[in-house]
Amino acid sequence: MNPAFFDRRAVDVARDLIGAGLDMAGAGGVIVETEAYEPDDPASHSFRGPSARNAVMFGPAGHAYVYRSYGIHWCLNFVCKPGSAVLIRALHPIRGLEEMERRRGLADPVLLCSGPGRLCQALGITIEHNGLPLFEPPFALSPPEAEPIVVTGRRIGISKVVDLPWRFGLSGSVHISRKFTGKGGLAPQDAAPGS
DNA sequence: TTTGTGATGCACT
DNA sequence: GTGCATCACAAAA
Repeated sequence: MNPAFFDRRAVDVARDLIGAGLDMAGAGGVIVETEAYEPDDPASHSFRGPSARNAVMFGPAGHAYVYRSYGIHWCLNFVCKPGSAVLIRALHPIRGLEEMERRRGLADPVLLCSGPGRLCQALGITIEHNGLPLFEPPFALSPPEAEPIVVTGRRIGISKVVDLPWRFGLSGSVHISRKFTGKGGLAPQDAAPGS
């Protein structure tokens, strides 16, 4: 997991991030759900060009783009090629469980990191992390240990270009934010044993 | 199980 | 003023 890994199309990076490890200061787990946002993508924050909020998306690849969602939550993205990024939507929590449970105020492992807002709350990610490189603390990324079975589907919560299959998930994982129906995507979500 | 809604900040028209 | 890359909880079915 080096700068070159991120300096590609967000769609490719998003797919390859499934199964990768993500930790923040010792708390985290395995990435099980992502979404890709491209420069010419009306659903992307970068679509209308650089602004104060999305400036990081136009900076170097391999940095964190954090923004406030619905005035309440934070969402974490990994910057890829200029104007593109991958939204990290869900983790399979593994390390630092007590810390994450404390931040979330609940102990259910399924609800701990299954959503972009939940994941940021569990890992303690805020706007303070916006623009930070992913190659040094508090971030710690690690490549997938085995070749994961990846399913695709429609992105969640957007109103434009809703049909693109740019959401990726680990097949069979119970830690994803919503099921992959197979409609906009392909494989059934219960194709592999749970994770 | 599905649908509805309040909370709450800020970018953009 | 409008619309969000969301979440939790209530109510309906």
